Amino acid sequence: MTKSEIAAVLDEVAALLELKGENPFKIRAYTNAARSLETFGGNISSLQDEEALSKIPGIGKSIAEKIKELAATGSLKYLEELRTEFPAAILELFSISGLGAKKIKALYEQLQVSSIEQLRQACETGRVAQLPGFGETTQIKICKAIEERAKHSGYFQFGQIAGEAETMRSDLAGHPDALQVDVAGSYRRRKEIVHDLDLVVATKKPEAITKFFVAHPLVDSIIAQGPTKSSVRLRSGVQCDLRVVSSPEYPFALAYFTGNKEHNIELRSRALERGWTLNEYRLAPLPVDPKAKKKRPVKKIPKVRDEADLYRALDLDFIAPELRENSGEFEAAEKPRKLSGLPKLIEQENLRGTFHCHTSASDGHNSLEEMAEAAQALGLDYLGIADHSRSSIQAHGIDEAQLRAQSALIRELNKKFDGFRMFAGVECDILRDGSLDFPDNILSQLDYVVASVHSVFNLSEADMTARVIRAMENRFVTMLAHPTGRLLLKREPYQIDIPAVLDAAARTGTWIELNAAPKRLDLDWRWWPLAKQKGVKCVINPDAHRTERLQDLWFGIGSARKGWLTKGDVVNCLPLGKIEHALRAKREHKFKF
DNA sequence: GCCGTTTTCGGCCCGACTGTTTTCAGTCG
Repeated sequence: MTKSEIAAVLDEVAALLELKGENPFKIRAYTNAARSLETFGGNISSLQDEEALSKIPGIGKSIAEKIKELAATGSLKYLEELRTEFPAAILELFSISGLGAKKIKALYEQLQVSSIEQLRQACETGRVAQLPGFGETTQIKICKAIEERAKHSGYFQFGQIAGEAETMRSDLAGHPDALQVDVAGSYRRRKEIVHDLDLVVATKKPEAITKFFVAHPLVDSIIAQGPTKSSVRLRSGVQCDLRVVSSPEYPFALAYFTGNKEHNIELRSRALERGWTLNEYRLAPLPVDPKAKKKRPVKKIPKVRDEADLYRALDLDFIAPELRENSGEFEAAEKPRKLSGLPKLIEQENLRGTFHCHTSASDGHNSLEEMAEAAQALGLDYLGIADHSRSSIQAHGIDEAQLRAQSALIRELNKKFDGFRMFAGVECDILRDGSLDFPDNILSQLDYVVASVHSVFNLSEADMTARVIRAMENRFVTMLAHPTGRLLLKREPYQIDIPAVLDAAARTGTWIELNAAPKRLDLDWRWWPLAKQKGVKCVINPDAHRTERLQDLWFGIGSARKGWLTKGDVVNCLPLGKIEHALRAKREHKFKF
């Protein structure tokens, strides 16, 4: 079982315990453990290693035992027992917004409702409104929520809602009464999947801002509206929350609503250690507890004008929003800067060029010239073209002759450019057995080779890993593209041992792609600290199939920053002069088997 | 169930909004 499957089991345990009405802190322990496993589990080599597991914060003896059982047997007795107490479909009711454990329990016990379909019927016949604690309005809201759920999952790729997010941000920023505006939440942290948008606005006229917000043309319906908080659903279906605060409150609100939750809890506990309490509005002295045996040392509360002041008050360096996942950023931020604490994260302007772009020669939509022009307009100094190879029939993969013709054309174009260069490459399919779609004598003619898997996704983990590693051992392979093949919210990654792939990358000098297309963002940011530790280089590629999609590099930068990457970790931050040398280096790399 | 220079027992973040209530429980983030 994978980490995320085990995390899902822990979440299910939590949901079932909630339905049973168990101790809320016990329930939270399970959800905490699930989140913690997702964030910290990357460094655990075996999920059967109970001792290593219980070192993960939030995982103790009992949950470590359960994880071990899951990893070893693929099932969990404790969960099986819990499941017998409720019908299987009841858990889907948690996906109806507005329904929590208490209401679901009431619906089940009093109306025998245990699926969304049964709930819909119960609403339509008016039985829900008659339950104590429910009413006509609640019944209507449940009906609406069921409809809403049918329309979309409630989860969005970052790229799907970035347009709306930026429009809302800039329109609010243009309002004369808005003093400061940010999109906070997982959007600000650049999470690959976003559930909702959180806007924070500082103003002296909260009513004016709220009114403007709920009446915005992008708003489809209003979910809630109060003096400081409003929620709406936007056209795309994404929920968008607005928090309105005063200017002095703004840094606290921005930090609070940026999260993530675990990061906030750590911030709060650091405030508590200093005798303060932190909430979304301010740092304040803790109320004096008459029962306290000893007096807490109370530090004077410093003035906080922005987020950096807040972190400083808690004796921390400023933590970039992308790193706020409670996965080591506090340890790094509290070290003196010289002891290699927080990295200086990569910025968009550090990128000098990119590889892995397509043209109309395969399944792209623009010519070489158009792609080159678009790259230059973005301020890039070089652009690599890597169209699909012949086996990718679905993507109109090109054959040897077409590849030669394209390379010749690129050489011609290069004569015309001033301070800009195109590189001739190919996105070469890794065939089932790990061999490549073109022979070495073809690959050796190119400036570089992108290798990737586009077929036979269903191999075992061992076979897929061996297949990919064999491809990386070809000296002409420069980089491995989208290493897990995932399509966010659409297709699971194929089974592959990423630590083994990273070891192979380190050994062979193969670059690993961070595919910047928002549907991929592959390799996932969670792996990059490990990659970096092994000395593996990252290359950020847009996998652009048309000129506008070159801008997807922006999404890649967000993910790279989440992965703690710096300019030095990403090869396409090298200037033109140095990248040419770097491209040749792999071919001259001496294998150490 | 987890955690610990204040603790091995007794805490565990907390505020906003809604709806169903006559003062608050449930949900959400």
